[in-house]
Amino acid sequence: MSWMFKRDPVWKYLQTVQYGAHGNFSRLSYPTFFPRFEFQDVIPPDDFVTNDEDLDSVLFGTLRGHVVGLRYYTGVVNNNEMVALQREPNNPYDKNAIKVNNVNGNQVGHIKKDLAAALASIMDSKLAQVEGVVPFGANNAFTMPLHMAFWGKEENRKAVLDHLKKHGFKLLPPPKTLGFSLESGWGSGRAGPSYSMPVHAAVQMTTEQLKTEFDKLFEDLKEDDKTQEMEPAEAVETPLLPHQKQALAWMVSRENSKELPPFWEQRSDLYYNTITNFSEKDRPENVHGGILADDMGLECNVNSESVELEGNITSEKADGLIKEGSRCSTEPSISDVQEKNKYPMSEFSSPRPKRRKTVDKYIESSDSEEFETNELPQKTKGKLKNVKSEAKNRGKGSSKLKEDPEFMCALTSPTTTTKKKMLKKGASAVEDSKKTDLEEKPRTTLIICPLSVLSNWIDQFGQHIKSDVHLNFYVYYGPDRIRDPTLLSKQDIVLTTYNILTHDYGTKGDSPLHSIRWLRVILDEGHAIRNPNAQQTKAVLDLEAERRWVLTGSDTPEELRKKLVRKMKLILSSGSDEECAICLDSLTVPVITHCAHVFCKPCICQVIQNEQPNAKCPLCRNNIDGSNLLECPPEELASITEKKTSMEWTSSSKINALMHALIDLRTKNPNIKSLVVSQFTTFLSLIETPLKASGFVFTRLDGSMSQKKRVESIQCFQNTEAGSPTIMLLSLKAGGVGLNLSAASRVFLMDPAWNPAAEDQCFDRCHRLGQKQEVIITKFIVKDSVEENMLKIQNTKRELAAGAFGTKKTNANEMKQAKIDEIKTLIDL
DNA sequence: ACCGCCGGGTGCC
DNA sequence: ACCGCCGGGTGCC
Repeated sequence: MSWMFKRDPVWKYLQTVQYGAHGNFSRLSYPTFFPRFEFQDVIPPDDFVTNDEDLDSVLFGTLRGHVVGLRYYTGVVNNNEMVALQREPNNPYDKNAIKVNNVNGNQVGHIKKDLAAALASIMDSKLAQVEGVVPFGANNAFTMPLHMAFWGKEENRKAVLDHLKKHGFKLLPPPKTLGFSLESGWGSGRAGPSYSMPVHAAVQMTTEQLKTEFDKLFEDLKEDDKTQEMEPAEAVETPLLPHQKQALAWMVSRENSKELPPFWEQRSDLYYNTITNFSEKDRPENVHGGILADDMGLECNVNSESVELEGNITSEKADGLIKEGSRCSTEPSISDVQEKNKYPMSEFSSPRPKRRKTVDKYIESSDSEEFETNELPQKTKGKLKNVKSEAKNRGKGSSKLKEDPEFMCALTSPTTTTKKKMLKKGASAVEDSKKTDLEEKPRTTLIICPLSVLSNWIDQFGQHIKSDVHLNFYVYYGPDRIRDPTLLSKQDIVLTTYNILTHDYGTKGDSPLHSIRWLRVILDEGHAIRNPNAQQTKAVLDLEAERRWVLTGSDTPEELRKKLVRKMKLILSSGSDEECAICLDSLTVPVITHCAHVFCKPCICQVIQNEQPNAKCPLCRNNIDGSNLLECPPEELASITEKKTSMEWTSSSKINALMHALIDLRTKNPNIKSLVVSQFTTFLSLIETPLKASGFVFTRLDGSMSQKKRVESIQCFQNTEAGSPTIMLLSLKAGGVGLNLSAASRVFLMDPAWNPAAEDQCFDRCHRLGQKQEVIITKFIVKDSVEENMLKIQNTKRELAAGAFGTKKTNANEMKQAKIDEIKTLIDL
């Protein structure tokens, strides 16, 4: 039963941000609201997703109570908004006190004391986790209703129920069914309201909304006047190319943006967050900046320097440009990256068409203790000229880096695309508002990059900036790095690496990186910091579970080896784009570690060598050892890669053939309509791209579409007016028998079906009453392949089927023989 | 009346 | 709070 009630991770996050990840209140003081760099975006708390407690938590039931004392607090909520319940054991009036906070961390009120008396010990003992939502009455002046859901381990259910009973409370059982309509909200009386819907209604955006928001974000980019250029500060010696000047103008304009952050809008006298339903009187702080991404790291670097100079050095230009000392930056989320691919994200990207990845680059960037143990320069301060030569001496191959085809730097990007991020930002706002007035205006830019790029930055500054310009900067790296926020915040620039960032975050003492208010944060090579947890925001759980599976039990070495190899095979063969987390390229000579992570052999060996004697897995930080790496047996590897490439090759050549046929057809008669049929919707999706590129108007029909969409699609296709679609991408199994696609007179079958009847049905759909033209069917069959043999089978089957209506009946023996022939044909005997 | 009832004062924990 | 609760005023019908 309980499988239905998956806890929304937002809850976990709300708990985390409000109580501290480990129940430790000092965790609250992490970098605050928008203005600060949110390190959590790079390194979410480990226990956010993969917590054992969450995995086996079940919903015990729900309870209705009240929030009281509203008039004493400023925190407000909206109907259906979630709230956090926080124990307040030191409350002088009641040791059982439980605060109710909104997502922003502002107190709304308290749980009424009789209920608090019952809840306090449950919360303290962690027998259950209690989640709250204010279903309605959010505008009440004195008290408001509170809907609570109790989650915990099955074995604790009874204790919780008994305890509540002792205090006179009884949980409503979880609803029997989960309604999927929004109407089944709080009002529906029977069998208890649908628990999850109001919550989701409150915090989750529909795909449409999300798209709209994204469109808005990217409209801003597009609207930006591309012709606007900006001259760099005088200190920049390297002349900027036009697109770099555009980028500079854009970055400066982004830094001075006056717009509301994404997902916020003004409603009368309140500012309203469309994701959390949270609203507040105070205007949320501006989000400045954006993501500047291109294929050419060098150019981006120069630009960042230019902005740096605009902000920090040349007063005649910088004056008034950098007004606000508050910036934040986040790693582009996965969805950002996806969006980036969808939209021409950067107006300044280099025309270089293909992304090229190099293995070498990331071998070097396997940021590690190597740097520390070698005592490479930890502190580099003063004239850049000196720094430059020092960097060169290190021989870190900066020239190679300059050829680096990939570069991404993020300037204060508003990538608040997920609700958890919104919550997080919200929760820290209070802290921020407290501090803002007390702190001095920040002046320091933090640059975070992979280790291999560190020297590049130093080098770049030296090359492009006049040597008589003094930029104070500090390389925050190495065992002796000075963790003094005062020192750091006096610099113009602090350079550090992602690993240091991660490392510091985990340490007990407050990391200066996390407490300093930065002028801006630049994430360099941001794509390199792929958080293993963030990849496939469910897959994480699977992976964790699998890894445990691999490590579980007392296997013999041979058993372990077999398991690991099997796991590696699984990873390699499943992967649409399985990449090595070190080089980010496809896996070459894949090896698996004992912690069940797969890397390229050269990549991981380099890491191990760099980090010896205590090398750790780049993904999970478990100890790894060169002698423990398992290679994929060559015969396995061959079969896997062969399968993959032949598949790809087949697909692409079929698409080529199809495109030729379609273009040919269009030339001969542009009015002819075609069905392109496949049983694989993913394959249909692949076809969309070249269709668009060749200017075809097309429509699509597959099983995933709503009835309404299907009707629209069909009507659209059947329409014969000029400009109507000439092609329909049709999923073989979509639609009922009655489907009429008689506008089509050509059918392209992209994959042979085992059952020719399905294809015939497809043919029938266009060969209907009203069909005036001859219907021509084209099948794409790969020569000398299984497909070709399947074609033979189909013909045999058709003959058999025809025979069934003929004179003699097919008996069991004949059927059997037919089957055998079928298989023989297939395997070419 | 060691009650009930009324109506004013009052209001988180 | 257009409530509940408290405690003072009050007391047949």
